[in-house]
Amino acid sequence: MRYANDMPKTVPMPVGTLSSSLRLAVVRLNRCLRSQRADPSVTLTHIAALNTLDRFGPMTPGGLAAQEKVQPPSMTRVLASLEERGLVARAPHPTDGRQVIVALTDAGTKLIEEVRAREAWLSQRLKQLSEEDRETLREAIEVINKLMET
Amino acid sequence: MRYANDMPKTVPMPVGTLSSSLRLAVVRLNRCLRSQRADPSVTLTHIAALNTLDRFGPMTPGGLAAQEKVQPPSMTRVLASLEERGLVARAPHPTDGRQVIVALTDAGTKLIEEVRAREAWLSQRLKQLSEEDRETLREAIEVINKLMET
DNA sequence: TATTGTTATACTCTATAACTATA
DNA sequence: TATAGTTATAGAGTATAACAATA
Repeated sequence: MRYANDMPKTVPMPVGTLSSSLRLAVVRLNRCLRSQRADPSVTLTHIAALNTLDRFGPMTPGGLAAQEKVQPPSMTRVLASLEERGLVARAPHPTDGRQVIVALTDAGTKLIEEVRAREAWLSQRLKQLSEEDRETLREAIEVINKLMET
Repeated sequence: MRYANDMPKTVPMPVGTLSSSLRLAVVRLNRCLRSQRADPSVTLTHIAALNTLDRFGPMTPGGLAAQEKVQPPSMTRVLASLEERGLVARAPHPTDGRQVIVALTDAGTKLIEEVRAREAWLSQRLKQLSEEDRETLREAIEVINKLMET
């Protein structure tokens, strides 16, 4: 038995099919987001890290890696690139000499605000949706975030 | 003005904030999906391509690249790997000598069915959600697919 | 001349293993 | 001995540019 994406709502789609559909949609949207960036000099990975620092404030590299769902060495590389460009700054942890506190610089804050304002591709498409569709996405984001926490 | 993910529903979140939240959620879920595969011998990119061939049937490499939202040379590499492992087969186009038809082999069909049955990580988490949350995801997948078509 | 697919090449993204410094 | 972070290394993922074959 096969299910298309536009199957009638009265027939509950099994979890296995939902899993496949969700995986495909996420993989493809991720590709679109990577290729359709307004500013090619800042990668999607960089934007995501800057965004998280902006939302949650200064944190350790390990904490940021956990938030971003990557391994610590991957975050080390991202932070090295961001620091080289003056978008983040490292400061020693006040009480633990092993840890480091990473924070956005003024340039980093400015950049993330610019990116948010200009996000051409995705924002344009979101604007073309109905308010109901946007509400569905907002709720789905909460569900996805809940999904990843456990 | 800043918005957290759990902001009250009565205040409409602006499109810019929705855009940022959606981007973060998709990037992170994509990372989880890549790292949490049940069978490490088949990559997420391979699974996605096999899945699309299974759903839509045989198609050209160009058509598959368009469906998967990658450039043709990227799909060439994916197909080379899948063909080497006997999961897909190329056949000449009946009327156009430039084109090629790619189809799942029996081994490819079997593999994608196994993957679907076993999808440990994502399916487990989806099962733990409420039926309402799963319905939200189903609707969001349709919205995302609509978003990418334009 | 336009289209389909491929080859060549390079860069981004991410991981595991091993190392350093501090607790 | 355990933890935080980094370095070294390698593989997956993807793109652009250039090429070959066919329409």
